[in-house]
Amino acid sequence: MPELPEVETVRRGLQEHVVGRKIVKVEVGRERTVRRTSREALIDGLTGVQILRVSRRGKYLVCELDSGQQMMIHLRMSGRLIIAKPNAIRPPHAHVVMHLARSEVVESELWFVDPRTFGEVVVFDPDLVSTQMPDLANLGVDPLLDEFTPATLRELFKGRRGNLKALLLNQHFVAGIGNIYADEILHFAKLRPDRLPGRLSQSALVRLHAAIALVLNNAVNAGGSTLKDSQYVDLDGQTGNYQSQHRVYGRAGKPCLTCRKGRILMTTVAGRSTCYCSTCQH
DNA sequence: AACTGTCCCTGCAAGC
DNA sequence: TGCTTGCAGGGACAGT
Repeated sequence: MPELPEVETVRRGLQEHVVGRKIVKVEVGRERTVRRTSREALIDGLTGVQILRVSRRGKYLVCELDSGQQMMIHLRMSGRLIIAKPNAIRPPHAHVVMHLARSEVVESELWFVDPRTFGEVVVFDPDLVSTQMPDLANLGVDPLLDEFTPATLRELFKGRRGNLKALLLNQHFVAGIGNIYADEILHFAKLRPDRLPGRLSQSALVRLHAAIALVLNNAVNAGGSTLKDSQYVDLDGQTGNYQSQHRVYGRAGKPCLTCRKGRILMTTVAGRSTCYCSTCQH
């Protein structure tokens, strides 16, 4: 599933293949993908517009357009962005297609492919982000882009009631961590997912902070994780490589690779399947 | 206010 | 083999 490392890999692909191009034509198949506004709003907002810059906030991709508006793309569960040759045969579920030109010559197509249709594409006015895009406006700190220190964590943990994993998954707290990397981060930090955030020692906070940065950076460097069911690929259709470094996710019942004593357990925490080692996580 | 549970949707895999 | 069922999950929303 696309989380911060996968979205960052896609952002880099967009930087290479899409920035500086002009969108000359837009096709919208399934309207659910543009549900926040409408098919007409997306086509009107993108046609004839040049893409100037691509940034990322948590799992959100934001493209600056020369019209002054911005395009937000969220991949959610099964969304993919694929760069293709003009008139190439499209896979099923290519809900949005943008025809890209450089120097007025149509050069490529950008496909938004999304079988489970949770993803979305929307054009919005950045001055109205707080009302039009409240989810984007209320995102927490990005652990790679913003100033993010153990002190930041300490401050954010104050007065929190839920468990540690629920907090890591909360996008208003730290933006970009999903179910897979939450489990990997907690394992690396040697902390149980059901720990209470407010009661962590200073050394545990430092470990957690380091684990967040390390796991996410390593995953970005590996191009993200591709799982059997998610079919995640980058803009060029390449799979990620971080799944080979997973120590707990998808390894329930197998021996722990870190302590080599315990077995990986699977439970439900914060309503999500959760894998951890009860021998080395406390 | 802050937390938990349910829903959206499709493809895949397990089980009969 | 071929069907049915359950599961996966990000975030909005409703309920507590």
